[in-house]
Amino acid sequence: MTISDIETPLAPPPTPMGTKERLVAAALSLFQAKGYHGVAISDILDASELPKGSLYHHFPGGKEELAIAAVGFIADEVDARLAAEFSKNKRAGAVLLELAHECVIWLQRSDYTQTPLLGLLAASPGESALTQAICDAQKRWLARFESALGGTEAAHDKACLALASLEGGISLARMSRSSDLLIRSVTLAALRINQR
Amino acid sequence: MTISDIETPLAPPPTPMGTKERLVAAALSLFQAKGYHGVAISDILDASELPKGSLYHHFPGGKEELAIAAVGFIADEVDARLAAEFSKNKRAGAVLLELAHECVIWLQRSDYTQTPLLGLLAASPGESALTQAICDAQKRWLARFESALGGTEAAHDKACLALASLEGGISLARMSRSSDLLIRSVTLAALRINQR
DNA sequence: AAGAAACCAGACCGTTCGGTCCAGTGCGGC
DNA sequence: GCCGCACTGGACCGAACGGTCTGGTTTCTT
Repeated sequence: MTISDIETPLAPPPTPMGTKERLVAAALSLFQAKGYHGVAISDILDASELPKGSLYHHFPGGKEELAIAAVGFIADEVDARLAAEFSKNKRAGAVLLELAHECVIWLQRSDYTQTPLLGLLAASPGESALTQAICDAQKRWLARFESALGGTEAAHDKACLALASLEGGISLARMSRSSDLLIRSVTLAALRINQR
Repeated sequence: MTISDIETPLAPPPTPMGTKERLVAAALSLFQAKGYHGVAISDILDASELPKGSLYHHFPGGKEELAIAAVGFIADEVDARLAAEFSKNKRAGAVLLELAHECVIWLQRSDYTQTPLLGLLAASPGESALTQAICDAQKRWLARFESALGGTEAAHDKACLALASLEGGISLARMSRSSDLLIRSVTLAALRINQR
């Protein structure tokens, strides 16, 4: 508990996050913007306004452990969101579009500096636990779509297209600094996914 | 002209590339595997078995200039390939599948360590000339698909889906260390693209 | 109230980074 | 034959990196 956690009556969320959460949040945003190797520990510390000791207290494994925690955080976040949407019995295409629209907001907020999770694969140290964490996250998302689509062979195909169009679309959006291309590719993919 | 450029009768390709080409080839492969910041100059030098002096002679701009050259190289390569396929009057979906199959070979050869060009965006220094080079490459490829599809609004949508499914599919393939997911997403996308 | 545990803070260290510099080297023209 | 020049080879440098270490402070337990 730090001073920033005290719930003051007039300023409810001055910095509502604890130290650990601040670190994860800063790390996630920076890693998705510049890749694992592109972010220095000092960058994360600057962004979260925390000293080095705090980081190595909460994450003795250093940079990589922090990165894994960040990936785990976003993985859970999206997974829970997917579960919620699918439980409303929405069609897969609709869920995909829903997700894409949230990505649009996220991209705009960050001024189109963010990259899809899979893009980080390129920037992660080869064959590391971090790479594994990214792969696990993707597999969970893929499985959500697949089972929601019926678990058939065709469902597998469609789930692949859903994720590929989303991740590829985010990349395109970042490139063009506009959400337009993301919406276009996801919409078309959703059409195909809802077919038959 | 170096010794490796001389066409000897009995050993045609002992080292068929000149110094500059060797550097670009090594750099491209490494950058696509580990991202801009993930590759050290010394890595490129080791891979190409060249000393530092050579690099800074051919690329006075250093690491970034080399990276830009590498991006330009692959951009031209793919662009020319697209132009050739489209000139055979193939349907866009067929060209996309053709391209995907070449990517499969390339991925297998590299043991699934390579990443699509756009994935490198995440790992490039923000707002640099390198970022611009990557964006330019993508826009050229996008334009090829778009004009081949008729240049209409619908063509634009389909071109986006083509590129997104390809880049996203490559990421999925790398993640799963299998070309299966790439083929699935691209095939489905091609079906949609050939519609109407 | 007091001692233990958890946590914050930042000076410090060895390594590695990208980049510079210059002394060789060997092939070309003259 | 020799001299110029494009290129190679690698020692070297300052900066920045990830990580360690040890005080000091807060918070929990009893």
